[in-house]
Formats: sequence, C-alpha cells, structure tokens
Amino acid sequence: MSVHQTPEESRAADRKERDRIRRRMHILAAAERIFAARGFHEASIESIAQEAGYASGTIYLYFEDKDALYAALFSHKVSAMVGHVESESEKASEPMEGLERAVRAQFDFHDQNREFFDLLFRQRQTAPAGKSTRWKTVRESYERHIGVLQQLIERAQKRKLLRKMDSRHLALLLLGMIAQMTREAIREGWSEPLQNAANVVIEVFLNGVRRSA
Amino acid sequence: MSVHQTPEESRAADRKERDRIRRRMHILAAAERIFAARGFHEASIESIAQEAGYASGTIYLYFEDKDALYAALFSHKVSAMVGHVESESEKASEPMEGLERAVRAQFDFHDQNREFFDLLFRQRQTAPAGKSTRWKTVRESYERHIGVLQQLIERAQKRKLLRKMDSRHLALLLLGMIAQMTREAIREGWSEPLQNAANVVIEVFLNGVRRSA
Amino acid sequence: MSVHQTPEESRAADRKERDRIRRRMHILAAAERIFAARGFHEASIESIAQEAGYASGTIYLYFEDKDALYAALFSHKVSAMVGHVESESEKASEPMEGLERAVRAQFDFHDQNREFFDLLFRQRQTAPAGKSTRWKTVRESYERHIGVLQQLIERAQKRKLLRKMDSRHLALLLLGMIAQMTREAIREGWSEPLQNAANVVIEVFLNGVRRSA
Amino acid sequence: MSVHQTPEESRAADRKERDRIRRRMHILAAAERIFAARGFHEASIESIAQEAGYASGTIYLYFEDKDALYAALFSHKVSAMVGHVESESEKASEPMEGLERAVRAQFDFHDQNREFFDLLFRQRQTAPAGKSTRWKTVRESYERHIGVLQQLIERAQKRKLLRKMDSRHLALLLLGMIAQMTREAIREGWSEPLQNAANVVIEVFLNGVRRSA
DNA sequence: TATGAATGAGAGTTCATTCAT
DNA sequence: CATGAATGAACTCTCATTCAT
Repeated sequence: MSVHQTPEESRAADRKERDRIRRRMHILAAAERIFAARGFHEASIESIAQEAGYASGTIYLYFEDKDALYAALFSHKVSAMVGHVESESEKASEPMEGLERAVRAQFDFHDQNREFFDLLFRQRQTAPAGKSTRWKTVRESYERHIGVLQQLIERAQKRKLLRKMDSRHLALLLLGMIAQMTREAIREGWSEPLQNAANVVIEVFLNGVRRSA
Repeated sequence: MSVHQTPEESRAADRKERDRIRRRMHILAAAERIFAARGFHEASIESIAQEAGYASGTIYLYFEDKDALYAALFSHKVSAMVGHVESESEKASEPMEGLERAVRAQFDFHDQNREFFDLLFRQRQTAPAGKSTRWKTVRESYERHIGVLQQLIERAQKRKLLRKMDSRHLALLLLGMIAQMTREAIREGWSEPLQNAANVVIEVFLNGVRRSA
Repeated sequence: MSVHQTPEESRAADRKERDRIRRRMHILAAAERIFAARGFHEASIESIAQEAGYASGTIYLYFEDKDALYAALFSHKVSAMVGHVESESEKASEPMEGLERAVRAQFDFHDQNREFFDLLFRQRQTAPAGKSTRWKTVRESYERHIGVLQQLIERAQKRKLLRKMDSRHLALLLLGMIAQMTREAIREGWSEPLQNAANVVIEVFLNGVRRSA
Repeated sequence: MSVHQTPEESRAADRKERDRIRRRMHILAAAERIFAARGFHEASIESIAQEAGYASGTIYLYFEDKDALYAALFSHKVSAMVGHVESESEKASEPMEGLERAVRAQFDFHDQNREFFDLLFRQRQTAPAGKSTRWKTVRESYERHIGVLQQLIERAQKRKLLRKMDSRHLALLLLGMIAQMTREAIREGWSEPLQNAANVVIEVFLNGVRRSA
C-alpha cells in the first residue's frame, strides 16, 4: 500500500520480479520451439502452455495475447542476434576481418536457431491491425542489424578495401545470401554446421564468381 | 447424352471449357491479390470470393478446397516464372549473357508480381497433412528453377568463364540476393522498377565487392 | 391461349402429359436407388439427377423440392405395396388363406425392394415443418395397409378361426415381425429369398412357440 | 506437475473427474432429447448445446465430434437396456418366466425412453466412413441383447417348453413385435404404460393367434 | 424443356481469450 | 499465482435451390 519500502520488502519485490522474468523466459523458450515447428497459426496457445508446463490461462499472465508472445519472441531473438553479430565483429581490428566475423557470427547464430530462422524469414512483413507499435521494436532491431553490416562495409569502403557501392544494398545482399543458405540447410536437413556455407558466402561476396583472367 | 457430337455441339463444349478456364483464372487472380496481401491464414475464402465478384460457394466449383486454391496459385506462378526465366536466358548466345538475362528476367517477373513473391518466400516449407501430392509439382517447379540457373552456371564454368564452385550453391546465392532485394522493395514500397537492383546483384555476383588493387 | 382445343391439340396434350409422367417415374426410380442406398440426407439432388441422366435443375421441373421427391417416392411405393398385398389376399377364398397370402405378398414385395424397406423403417415419423399435408397421403396409405390386414384378421375372428384379440394390435405385430426379418435380411445380406422367413412368421403368428402338451 | 499426490490432491482430482462425468452425462441427456425429437441430421450441435445450457464449443470438450456424441448416446442407452433386460430376466427361477420378465423389462425400458427408441429403430445400419470402430461397441451391445433373448429361448427349448425353431429367428420376432408396439405408442402418443402391449406380445408369441378347436 | 453455374444459408469445428475458483 | 472449463466469433465447406441461357 505504501510507496515506501523497507529494504526487505524491496529485496522481496526484486526477487519476485526476477522470478517473473525467469518464468517469462521459460514460456518464451517453449513458444520458440512450438512456433518454430509449426508457424504462427498452427501453433496453439494450449500447445505452447503444455510445452512450458503451464495451463493455457497462465500464458496470459505473462503476455497480453498470442501476437504479443510472438512479437516478444522475435524481439528477443533478433536483439540477441544483433548483439551477437555486433560483439563478434567488434573483436576484429580491421573492417574486413570484422565483416568476415560478422558473417560467421550470423551463421553461428543460425546454426543454433535453425527452426527459428525458418520462422523469421517467413514472417509476415506487415503487423496485424492494432498491434503495430509492438512490432516496431522488432523492425528497429532488424534495421540495427542491417546497420551493423552497413557500417562495417562503409568503414571498409573508406579504407578503399571495398568498392563504392550502395552500402545498404550490399548489406542486404549479404543477408539475402545468408538467409538462402540457412533455408536450404533447413529444407535439406543439413546435419553439418554452416561454416562451410559461410565460407562460400564470404568468398562470393568479396571476390565474385568471375574467373580472373 | 450421346457419345456422338455434331460439330456445333463440339464447338459449344469447347467454349464452355474455355469459359470455365477463364473463370478459374479470374478466381486465381483474385486469390493472388488476397493471399499476397494477407497470407494464407488471414485470407478467408469469403474475401477471395468477394474480390472475384462471386459468392463463397462458387470458389468450390473451381477448387477442391482452400489449400488446393493456394497450391494452384503457386503452381501457376512458379511455372510461369520458370518459363519466363528459362526462355529469356535461351535468347542469349553465350552463358554469361544468359545468366545476366536470367537474373534480369527474374527481377522482371518479381516486378510484375511483387506481392506474390513476398508470399512465395514466406511459404511454409512443409505441405499440410494429406495434401502433399498437390504440392509436389510446386516443389518440382522450384527445383527446375534452381536447375535452370545451375545449368547456366555450369556451362559458364565449362567455358572457364566462372570459377569452379558448387553450382547449386551459387544458384542459391543468386536467388537469395534476388529474393532479398524483392522483399526490400516490398517492405519499402519502392516505386521504381527493380532493374537497378538487378544491376547490383549481377555486378556483385560476378565481381564481388573487393576493391581490386 | 384458348381454352378450347381441337382434337389434335388434345391428343398432343395427352401425349405430352404421358411423357411428363414417364419422365417423372424415371426420376422416381433413380431417386429410389439413391435414397435407398444412402438415406435422405446423404442423398444429394445432384446424385439423383445424375442417376436419372438429367442435370440437377431438371429435377425441380418434376418435383417441388427434395422433400416432395422423397414423399412422392414413399407415396408411390407404399401404395404399390398395399395394392399388391390387397390384391394377393383377395385371391383367397377364405380368410386364413388370405392372411397367409397377405404375409407372403408382403415378404415378396420386400424381397424386390429390400433397400427401400430399410429406408421405410427408418423413416422419420414426423413430417418436416410446413410439409405435413404432403405426408398425409403416405400416412393414409400406411393406415390402409394396416387396415387390409386388420380386416382379414377380423373376418377370421368372425368365423372363429382366430382368437378374439384387438385386431389392430395383431396386425401391428404381424408387420413388426415382417419388418424385423426384412431388416435382418438387409443387415446380414441374406441372399436367398425371404419365403423361409415368411413361413416362420406365419407359423409363430398362428400357433405361437409354446410346445403343445 | 508432481507424480506424488497428497490425499487432498487425490480427492480433488477425483471430484474433478466426477464433475466431468456428470457434465458429460448432462450433455448426453440433452443430446438424447434433441436427437430423439429431430434425428441425427436435423439436430444441430448448437441446439443440443442450448438444451444443455452450454455454448456450442463446450460440447467439443466432452465429445470428439457430432458422430461421437451420437455414438456415445447409443452406446450408453443400449448397454443400459441390455443390462436391465438381462438382470430382470435373471430374477426368474425358470426360463419361461425369464422370457416373460425379459419382454416386460424391455417394454419398461421403452416406456421410460420412448423417443430414444424411435431413434434407435431408425438408426442407419452402416456407420459413417472412418468412424466404424466407434460403432462397433454399439453393434456388439445390440448383438448381446439378441443373445440374451436367444439364450432364454434355448433354455426353454431344452426343457421342451418351447418348440424347436431357430432361436435367433424367434428372438428377432420378439424384438420386432416389441419395436412395432413401441413405435405405435410413439406415433399415437399413447399415454398409458406399455404393459398392456407386453401382455399382448407375450400371449401371441407363446400361444399364437389361432383359435384352439 | 433442360441445363448447370451461381448462390448463400447453415452446418460442424477450432481456438484465442476470459474468469471464477 | 495458476488453473482449465467455458465461451463464441470466425472459419471452411456443403448442397438445396434458382434462373439466365
């Protein structure tokens, strides 16, 4: 009732909050498995709840509705991906290595989240009516992701390591190639990791396919 | 009732059949618009029928069920795309030109079918239970599509115009880049045609992005 | 336009009318096969029309709606059955023989119309709303049918050949036994004719099953 | 979540299960009224739900589909009938009394379930495609029902109380007479109980209708 | 007369969401 | 906090019926 809290109350509240977040993440993980396996519409709240070991009503204590759960999953995953790619690329001392690291990091991430990426690529591009704000953050994360690649490219261009072409276009092309290889891996059920695919993508992206005279 | 037909009867039957096919195509076109705008699940038969100017029951006179309509749309579109790309590439006298023509033809096609391609890339990779035969032809068309690019690449490799790399991988990378640019065009609502995007793709694919010393 | 007809016109009109009745009967025969095989709801107008060699719309030129067709079938069949049983029983010179002939005639009829009788016994006892007048005649035929048996029984009772029991009840019991044997024949797919069943029914009905001391 | 249950949990689970069964029975009772009044096809799930005081979707929490509800009703009723007839007949010390008790028990049961029996006799003899296992138990109950009568008859035959005739045929004839009287009671809206009808059936079955010299 | 394409009401069924316990 | 029974809107699909040809 009071806005003032004793230290104990505060600590208890903290723990409560932490517990709540942990349970939220637990549900999110269950949702990922189910959504990834079946897609948005074929995945029922009931099945997600079951996967998480809860009853269906409980989901609604942590997420406003099905779309919110879905959006939260995307938000979480895409953020993590950007973070991973960004931090990996920052380990490099020079832009070309950074670019290569970024591509490898991306494939890494895909490797560990194959089903999710199938979902990601299939994602409808337009948010359902009335839920657009919710998807804005996802969109922003995605933009930041492109931005990371774009910056690396631009830095390399400044150092005259890469040709002068529209950096956003180039970033998109890189992503397109990565996405396609991941989808192929899913489709064909590739068992080996995607580092080989990473090599091909980097090679083609940097040097093209034309036979040098 | 009779197995014998007068010429008139025959002609009348022909016209009936043609009419039927025309109406089918009309529904298919409506379905394309609705499916493309909303995706499979969000698109209701009712809305497709309305778009086509029919009552909902009428759809079922032309397609067995919703999935059949969806599959027919894919079958039709993907076949047309393969045909277009293939015939365009065959106009070329030598493989490198053929490859370029193929890429441009593909972008051409995307330009005229932007929404559909959004749908295509989002397409679930597994057919719904019990409808798998129906989707086999779609899958085969898609494979043939990759095959066309693959062959062009291989021919160029034989003439030592392209480097020796896995031709299927290269074909996939090309498609991945094309797909990504098309999605970007949809996402951003690009108004200009995609030929500029085609140039970038061809340039990067052939020469890579590394600045030659 | 004129209400007066020349003799030719009259004859032509007669033939037209006869043709119309022939086609009606043709449809009725097709309807019998389909209704008997599937029951009222599972039988579609389309399938009946097909069976008759017509298009579905044509059925409506001869019958007001599906229920009317169904009722007409019952009306026709039950009338025929009563007629057959009645005329057979009238060949007898004395009531007991008449009763036996009636039972045999009934089984005869069932034998030639097995599927239809399955339908008859399954028939809903209440007419659909708004169609009750149509079913009145069917009901009346059925009553007349019971009446025929009842009269035979009463005549035999008057001659002290049968015991004094409620004649309507006895008529119903006879019908009940016949019906049950026919249904069993349908259920089990008996191939031989039902005359053996007729013997059992007559024997039991007349003499009961108690072993005489 | 835990496999271990405290006694309270166990009791709570028991009550839950009992509640569930009670609600199932409640729906079954509503379904009986509606099905009996209208037949399978004319009875909508919506109307059954309404009769039970539920929304339509709720029905599906207790029964897989409409056919399952229908089959459950039959299963339940026919089992109860067999049980009732069997246990009544077993109260008798000798077969003839057993037979009489069986017939009376059957009429008893019909008296309390008139509408249902109208439905029972109208029941389609062939199960819908893909649902045949569900109907097998109903069929088996029905066979057991005939079997009970058959056994009583055979026992009486062994004691030379009844004549040597096919016992299954005799059982069927009994059932046929009972059914017919029940249907007549429904059709005519008899208000008095059916024990009078039972007397007639027993009398005719045992002694026949022929006037002894 | 006959056709059969088109209709649209109505059915069964699913499932996200709510809320009393 | 968690539950899961109940809800009811929304959807797909069927088919008796109509009517322009």
